[in-house]
Amino acid sequence: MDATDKAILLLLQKNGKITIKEIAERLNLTTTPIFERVKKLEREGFITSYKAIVDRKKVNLQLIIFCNVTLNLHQTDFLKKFEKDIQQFPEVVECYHVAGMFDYLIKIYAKNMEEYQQFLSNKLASLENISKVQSSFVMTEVKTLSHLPL
Amino acid sequence: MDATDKAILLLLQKNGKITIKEIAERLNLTTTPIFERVKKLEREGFITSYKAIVDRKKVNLQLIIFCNVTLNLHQTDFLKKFEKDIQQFPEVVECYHVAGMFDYLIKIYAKNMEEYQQFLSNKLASLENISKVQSSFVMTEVKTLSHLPL
DNA sequence: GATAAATAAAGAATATAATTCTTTATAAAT
DNA sequence: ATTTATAAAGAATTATATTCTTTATTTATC
Repeated sequence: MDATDKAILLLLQKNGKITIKEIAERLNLTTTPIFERVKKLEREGFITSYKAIVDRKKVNLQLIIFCNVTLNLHQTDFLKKFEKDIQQFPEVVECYHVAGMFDYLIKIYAKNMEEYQQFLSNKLASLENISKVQSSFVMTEVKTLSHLPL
Repeated sequence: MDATDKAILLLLQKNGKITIKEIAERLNLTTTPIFERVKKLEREGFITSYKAIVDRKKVNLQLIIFCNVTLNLHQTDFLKKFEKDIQQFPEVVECYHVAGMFDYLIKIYAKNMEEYQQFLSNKLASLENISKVQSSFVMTEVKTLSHLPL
C-alpha cells in the first residue's frame, strides 16, 4: 500500500469505470503496472466490489428516515432475533448496533410517508422486544461521501 | 422504466463490473438492447455513477461514529454556516439535516478513538453555534445495503 | 382488417480496452 | 561487483464495448 496504490484507490472510488489506461496516464505509468496493482488491490480485499450508484429519487424513494430503536431485553438471543428480523425488511438499507443513547440505528428508504407509516406500524412496531422507536426525517442531505477519506 | 430496466439496475447495483454480455445472457437478450438500455439509464440519470467500494478496515478506518448535533441558533445563516463548516472535515462522510430530536446527524470514520477525540475536541466542538453533541459508537454493522430496494 | 410508423431487438463489423507474455530497468542484498 | 527480487515497459492477444444495418414486433391510423 504505497502512494501509487492510494492514488489508484482514490481514482477508482470516484469513478469505478475509469480505464486502466486513464489511471496510467494520470499517474505517469503504463497500463501493465496499473493493471497489476488494481488486481492486487482486488485480490487482497482493499477493493471489495464495484457498484453502479442509482439515484434514489429517480426510482421514487423520496424519504430517508433514521430510526433510533431501543429494545426491552438485551440478552444475546434477543439481540440476534432482532437483528435477524430487521434484515428481512427491504425498507431497511442500513442497521447498526450502537453504544450510546439507543441500541440500534436504522436507516430507511421509503417512497412516501404512507409507506413509512406502514413500515413502522405493521413491520417494525410489531416485532416483539421493541421498547422505543424515535424517528428522524431527513430534510436535506448535506454531505454524502460515497468514498472513504484515505 | 420497465421490468427489464429494473432487472438491469438490480444487476448493476450488485456488480458494476458485470459485462453487457453477461447481463444479456441473464435476461435472455442480445448485447445491443442491453447496451442501449444501460446508456439510456445513465443518460437519464437513473445511474449517477460507478464506484469501487473500498474496505474501510483494510485502510485502517476502524471506527464508525454517528453523532447527533444540536445547534444553538437556527436562523438560515447559522444553518448554512454549520453545513459549510462540516463539509470541510474529511472525517465526516455523511451529514443530514433532520427533523426530529436533534438537528443534524453526522457519520464519522476514524482510525481509532484518539483520532475521534481529536476530531470532537478540536474540530466539531470548536465550531461556534454547537449546543449539544451526542455520540453513538457502532459496535456491529448489522445491515449495510449498498443497493436500493427497487 | 390492412397499412404505416415507431420501437425494440438481432446480427455483423469495428474500435477500444483488458489481459497476457516477454523484455528491460531499477533497487536491494550478498 | 554479482545476484536476486521487484517494478515497469512494450508488444501481442483476447475480450468487451460500441456502432451500424437489418429484422421483428408492437402500436396507431385509415
